[in-house]
Amino acid sequence: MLEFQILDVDYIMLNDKPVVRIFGKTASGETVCAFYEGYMPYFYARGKGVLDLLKNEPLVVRTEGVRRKFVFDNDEAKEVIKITLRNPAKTPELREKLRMNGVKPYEADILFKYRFMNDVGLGGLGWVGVAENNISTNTVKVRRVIKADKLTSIKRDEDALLKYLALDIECVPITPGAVPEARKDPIILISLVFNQEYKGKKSLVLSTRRDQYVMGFDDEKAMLEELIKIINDYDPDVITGYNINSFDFPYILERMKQNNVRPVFGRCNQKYVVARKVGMRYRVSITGRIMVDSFEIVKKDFFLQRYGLDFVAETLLKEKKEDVKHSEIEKLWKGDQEGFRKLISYSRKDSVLAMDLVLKLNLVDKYIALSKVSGTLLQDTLDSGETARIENFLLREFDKEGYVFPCKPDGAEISKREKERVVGLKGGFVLEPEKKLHSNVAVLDFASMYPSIIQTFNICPTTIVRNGGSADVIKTPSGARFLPKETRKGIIPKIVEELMKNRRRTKKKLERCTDPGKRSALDAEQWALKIMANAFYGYFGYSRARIYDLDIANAITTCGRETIKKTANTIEKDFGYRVIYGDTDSVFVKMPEEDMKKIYDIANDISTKITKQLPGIMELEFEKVFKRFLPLTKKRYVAWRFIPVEKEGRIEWEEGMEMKGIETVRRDWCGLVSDTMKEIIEMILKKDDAKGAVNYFRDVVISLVKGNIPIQKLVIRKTMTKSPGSYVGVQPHIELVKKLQARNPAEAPGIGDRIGYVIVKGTQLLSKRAEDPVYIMEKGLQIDSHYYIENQLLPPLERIFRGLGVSKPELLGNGKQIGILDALRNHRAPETKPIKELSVGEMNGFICSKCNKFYPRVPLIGTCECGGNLLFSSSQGPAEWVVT
DNA sequence: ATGGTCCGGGG
DNA sequence: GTGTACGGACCAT
Repeated sequence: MLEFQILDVDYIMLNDKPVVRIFGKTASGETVCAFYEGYMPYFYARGKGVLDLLKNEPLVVRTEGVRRKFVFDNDEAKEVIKITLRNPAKTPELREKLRMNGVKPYEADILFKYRFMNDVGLGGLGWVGVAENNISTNTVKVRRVIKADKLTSIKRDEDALLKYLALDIECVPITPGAVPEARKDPIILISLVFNQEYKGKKSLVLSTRRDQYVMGFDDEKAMLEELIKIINDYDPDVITGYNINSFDFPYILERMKQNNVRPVFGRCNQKYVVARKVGMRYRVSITGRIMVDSFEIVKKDFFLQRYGLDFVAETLLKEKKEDVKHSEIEKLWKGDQEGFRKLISYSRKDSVLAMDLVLKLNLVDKYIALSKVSGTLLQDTLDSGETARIENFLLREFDKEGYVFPCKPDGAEISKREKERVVGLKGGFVLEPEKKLHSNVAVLDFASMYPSIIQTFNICPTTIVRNGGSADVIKTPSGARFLPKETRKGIIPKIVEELMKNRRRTKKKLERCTDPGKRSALDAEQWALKIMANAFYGYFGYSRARIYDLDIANAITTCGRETIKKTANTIEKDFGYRVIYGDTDSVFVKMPEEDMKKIYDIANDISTKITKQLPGIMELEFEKVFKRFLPLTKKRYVAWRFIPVEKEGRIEWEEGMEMKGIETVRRDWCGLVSDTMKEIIEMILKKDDAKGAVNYFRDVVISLVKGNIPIQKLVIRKTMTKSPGSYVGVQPHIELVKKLQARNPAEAPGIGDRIGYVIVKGTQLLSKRAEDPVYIMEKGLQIDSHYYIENQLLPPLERIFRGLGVSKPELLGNGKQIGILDALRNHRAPETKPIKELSVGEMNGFICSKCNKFYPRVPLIGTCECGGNLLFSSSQGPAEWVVT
């Protein structure tokens, strides 16, 4: 018996019959492909004259009457026709023909590979056992090809060791200065990085220019052919890169087409690698391998200001990227050897970073876990959303219970649902918060509220009672009624229960596990189980769902609304505490105590007692304490948070800041805004010093007006996506590029470059006053402090201060006394001082400009105790700013 | 408020 | 491949 883990599944037609192929890897790292013959595509149909319609249909192998249940049909099995056909690809044709004739098809849009996997009991990244019946074929590129008569699903937790390849290309336009187009502009450089050494190498760079550091080629065609050879030879399971799905691979494939190179580098020798355009993006599929785009995952899993590789590598990996602007590539390529070598190392580094992102941050772990829970193939888990996972999962469960699964809704149905949803779907209950700064707030919340509700009230499309008055039903507050589980347990509640049970088990395992690699996988697993359990509620209210039902979606949310209202009420009436805020599944309770231990006891007492009164498995838990809590509006607040963690029987508190619905980082804000916001929020919350926060804000304003803020903190970045001439409106970064072109055409930014600009003082239109930071320093220009105050700092900060009851005039010191802005109006900012450059390495702390007190780190208040501004300090004394 | 358009990442 | 699948910010009616 040979056991392997499933990486990919597809099928081919052989002698007019489908053959399913399961690609995978053994624990020892051997590649395997199992061929399975004799499995035929089928679906179901119900309606008048089905059999007559199919009588002389050549696509059909056979029809048979079977008894199946229907999702909203109260468990009553009815006759339905099971249609088996010859070719999976012909299913849509037959399906539409039936629809035209008023026949309703079921399960007629399930991908053949998933139909097969679900019937046989296999799933993405699951393990499978086959008898070692080796055959020989040159159609697939794997170590062992097996003809499988029987496939046995095996329960096994570990993962086969995967081989990774990271890739990055560089290309240069034929027309100088243009943006490269795959149709005509060649690839000049390809860098490859291997996680397992390839011919003794960790990386490799191919190029059509010769150099001792690259593998050189006479032309692009020869280079592309070698690329294919290397991929096939190294044989990676995963191919990664930064934005490879939307850039590198579509580009490579187009170049191969132009050069008449056949793109065959998957594990099937007959199938070309293709990039399908889907919406504005591309999706690349390579048989037997998995494409992992580290850019797409980082964008989904991390919230960052920007997603350029340079920024991402620096924030996530603390690694620097080679500094080469897009518009420079052409010059380096055509220039001297030194420049070319810079290009080589730039490209190599990009691949290294793409690989590091995936491996050091365990980017794939979550998706592996989701695949295992839902059964979807890893590639599909990476490419598609929640719906695909849920539906694949549900199809299996409903099939097992003897139900037929509905087809996807058509366009008309979707838009009908979208309209009714707007008015018909109720969300969670949100209490209007008392808008002021609160202290000592205990946050209690319901553990997995919606999954608990589904189980408690047995909410399911298979248990909903629509009409007729069975006396024995569960009534939910929305009016929807469900059979009690004693009568019949619903499929969804059963699934949710199973998922939650598994999650508890996994969390226990995680507690005991010390191996860091396994911990990461276990943590991903418990996360995936939670995600899946929580996804059902949203699914029934999603307009593209196969099982869509607003009554069910509303039954769930209404139960939640009632529960939270009742809970808040009980806490106020029976326990005598004030509930100052609540949202969907949480209540925020004002504590009459300062002492954390006492708060802990009170909050736990409340939650235990309320849990006892709650129906079913609903459970209220004490989650955390907000030492300070500042609500701005519904769903938006900042808080200083303490989470209790039990350690050896003692309670320790994990301290941190929490912000909900507050943008602290935004692409079009400069660094000063996020810095100031962070500082001010901390002063308000941690020091309870609203006055100090106002003063701090005023200090920033004054520094700004005096020209004391480092220019780097004022830089706003935007990308030039097309030539400056083709912009219709005036935009700051484009106006700056025009100026830079006039000053020095050779050094000016090109299309695709990110342009950092600062707004300077002047009478012209705002956009015309965008200036290059370096130029500002050289010429000693004055920045437009008014712009930075009104358009950058004030909009977000005013919202926060309003929460404290501080109005904008008060903030700026207008009012009785003379406002700071008025006082400064005639103050001429000094010319920017000459720069003293300082590298991070030389910097050893901060020093007060007034009293010379030294600080290794910036104190919380942001200024010296004496109120003086802090400067960077080095062994050579204080410096204006740090150049990194 | 609601709806269409632009843009991101990559070179 | 029995599939159609951004999403947020910004601007204009």
